[in-house]
Amino acid sequence: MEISDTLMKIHASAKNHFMANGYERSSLRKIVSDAGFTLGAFYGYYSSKEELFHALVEETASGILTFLKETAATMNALPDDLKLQQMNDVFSARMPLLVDFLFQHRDETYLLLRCSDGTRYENFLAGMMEEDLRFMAQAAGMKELPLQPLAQKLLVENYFSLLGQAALEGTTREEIMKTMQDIQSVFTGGMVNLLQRNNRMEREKQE
Amino acid sequence: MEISDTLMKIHASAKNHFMANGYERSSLRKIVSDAGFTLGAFYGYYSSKEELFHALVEETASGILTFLKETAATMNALPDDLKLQQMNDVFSARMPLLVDFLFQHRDETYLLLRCSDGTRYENFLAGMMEEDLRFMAQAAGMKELPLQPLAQKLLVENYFSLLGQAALEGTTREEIMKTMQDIQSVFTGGMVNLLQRNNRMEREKQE
Amino acid sequence: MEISDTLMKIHASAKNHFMANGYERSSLRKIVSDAGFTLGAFYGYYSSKEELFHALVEETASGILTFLKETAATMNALPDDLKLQQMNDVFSARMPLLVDFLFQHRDETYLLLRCSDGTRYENFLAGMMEEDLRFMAQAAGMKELPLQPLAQKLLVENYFSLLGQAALEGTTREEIMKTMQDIQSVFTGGMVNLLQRNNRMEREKQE
Amino acid sequence: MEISDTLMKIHASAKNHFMANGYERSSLRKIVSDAGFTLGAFYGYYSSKEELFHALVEETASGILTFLKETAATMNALPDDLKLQQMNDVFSARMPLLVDFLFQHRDETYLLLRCSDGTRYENFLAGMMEEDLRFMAQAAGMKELPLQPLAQKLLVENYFSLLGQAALEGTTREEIMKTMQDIQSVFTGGMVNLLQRNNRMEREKQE
DNA sequence: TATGAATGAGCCTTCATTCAT
DNA sequence: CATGAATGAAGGCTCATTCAT
Repeated sequence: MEISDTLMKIHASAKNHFMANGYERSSLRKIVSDAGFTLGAFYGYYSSKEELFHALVEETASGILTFLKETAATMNALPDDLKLQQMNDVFSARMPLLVDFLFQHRDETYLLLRCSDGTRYENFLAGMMEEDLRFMAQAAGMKELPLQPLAQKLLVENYFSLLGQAALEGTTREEIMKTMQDIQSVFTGGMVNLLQRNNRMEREKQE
Repeated sequence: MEISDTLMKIHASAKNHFMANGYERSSLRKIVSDAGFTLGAFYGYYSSKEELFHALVEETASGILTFLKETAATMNALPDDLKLQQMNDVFSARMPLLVDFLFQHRDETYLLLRCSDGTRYENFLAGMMEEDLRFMAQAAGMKELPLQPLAQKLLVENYFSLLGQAALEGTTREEIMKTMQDIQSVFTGGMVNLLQRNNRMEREKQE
Repeated sequence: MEISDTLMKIHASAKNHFMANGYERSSLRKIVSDAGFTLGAFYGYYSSKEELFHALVEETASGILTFLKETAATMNALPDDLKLQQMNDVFSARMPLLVDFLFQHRDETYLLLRCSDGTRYENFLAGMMEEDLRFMAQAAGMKELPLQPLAQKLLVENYFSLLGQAALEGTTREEIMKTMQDIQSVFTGGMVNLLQRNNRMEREKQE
Repeated sequence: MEISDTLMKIHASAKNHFMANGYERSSLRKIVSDAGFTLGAFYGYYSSKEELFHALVEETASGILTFLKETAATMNALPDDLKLQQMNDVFSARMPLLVDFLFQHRDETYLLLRCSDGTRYENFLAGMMEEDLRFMAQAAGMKELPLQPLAQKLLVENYFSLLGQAALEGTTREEIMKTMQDIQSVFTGGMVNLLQRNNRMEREKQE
């Protein structure tokens, strides 16, 4: 698992190019020559351009996936009637872990979320969302949330997206954590507000 | 501003290709030949591929920008001490106009938001946001909102992003409107919740 | 079906290269630049190197296949008990047609038989043989020919191969025809000889 | 002439690759790494890819050439007036030796005949033929054989070619020998038949 | 002897663009 | 207005070979 000097240079150059222009618009030739080598040298390490991207991003991607799986497992372990209520707590408790992870892998997260068009990761985020939404819908029936299905989907997607953006754009761990807490407050507060409004409306209907 | 038959066909084909594969992955040759013409014909109308994209999207883009400018103007016209309080009302009142506009220009909005990589529009949304945020920050100082600046920025950005996504993914005007109302409820409810929590905390501090 | 001047030049150059070095060893760049053009020009006519080879050879290949199908049909029309006896006559009668055809398409035949490695035609000859052998075996049971199966297979294959070589290496139609008659004489004479020897041996056994 | 263990492994791997894909389509890097080494090791033994092929095939090639030279010498030793008549006997007598040799060097023969494109051996067979034909023509004048020179050339070439194919495709020495006898019977039988036909025709002319 | 890093020329293909007609 | 031919740069990739260690 040693990473040679050459490889480090190529990785660094690749990061620069991918982050600046995205995967597809980055020329492998330029990446490698900016690292001080020729194309032939590159193919001694990887057998395709995509493999290079994969190598840069693999660890981070699987870290995120692992985190989500663990989170899902934790939730599944909750008693059925408490699932919905406690889901939020679980999220709140685990979120900092994710943020820390993302913060420590900022470049890679950026690659994953913003520069992966044309690679196998191009739907990484969307894929995660979908799975997550399926889980949440399945776990709780979601009957209590008086949201348009579309609104619900968009909000969940964007909650995650915000998480990623915060980790990407914040400059200190501190800032990101506070930011995420704010965001979380807004979202959960908003949900609570919605439930209350709804209850009020239903009561009025009955009277 | 007459649009010849030829041009209409080219536009239609271009839309298909750009929407399916994005700007860069679409071959001009294929666009034009699918329209029933040859490349030479195309260059009689436009002098580059990017100009074609521009033509498809221009009207919608400037429509959105105009909408935002008008919104800003409306807000600027509010008395300074009411700005923050009423901003939300202004937004609520004007939002349906924007949604309608986007809904009526769905294809172009989609091009703008999802298929513009490689064109001058690739940062269209981000650019708008930035301007908008500058305005809001400047207009109200934002002192009262106990949010991290980053959280604030991200939330505003995402609010708009959600709007665009709703207009894109909803199937009827009705659905989109309801979706947007839900989203708006969550966001403003979340804000209110945040303010209350904050007040509570400050009171506790004083005691 | 008009063939432009450009295409003629490219075809001519391609023939030269393919015939001299085979398909794979011929560089498309060189082919095209020897024709006086650039690679881009080429791809206006064909969409791959293989398509170029195909274009050069297609007519000849399908001509040969058609000939063989017709020959098979003619033989199939013979009464079952005469098949084997008359097969030779049918071959003798039709062979000049094939030789004429090959002679008129010598370059293409050469491409097909000697320069097609790496194209879909690389097993053209072998494929024809196989079909042909299947037909002959099926048609007549082949019981009368006291040959090793391997010998039989090799002889038939080589009979055809000789035919192709004759058409390729002969310089006049006359020469090729006489050559083929000679070859035919040797092969059929050899077969007759073999049958007689066999009959003698069987008779001796019985006595 | 010691062959190190390393070299044996490389040879074995090279055989596999060359026989499966031909000389040119085989990557030296793959050959060597399949043998468990790296390219550097290879270049300690040979200074080029072609030299490797040469090493694999050299002995067999020179064995065949030697065989042919000896055969020629044997024939040359015959009294001039018997040359043509006895040539066939000499061939018949010596042919099994060749077949045995080829059978014992099947892989190498296969390399030589089927996988040598791109090496100095790519015309090995054709070259041998040419020499051989020159000898036969010179030795006997060939006046008596009423064959087109082209037919004669092709038949001889093909006779040898059949020999090689038989040795390659047969599975037992037995089968190959019988196959060759059959082939020989057909060829010589064919020749005899031709001579008789010719004699008849000449007699008829005289009458 | 063997490694492993690196080269450089070559391959086929794609594409936006130009231009004479 | 439209065609069709052609360009030239760029793209990802393969490979035999070299060389310091």
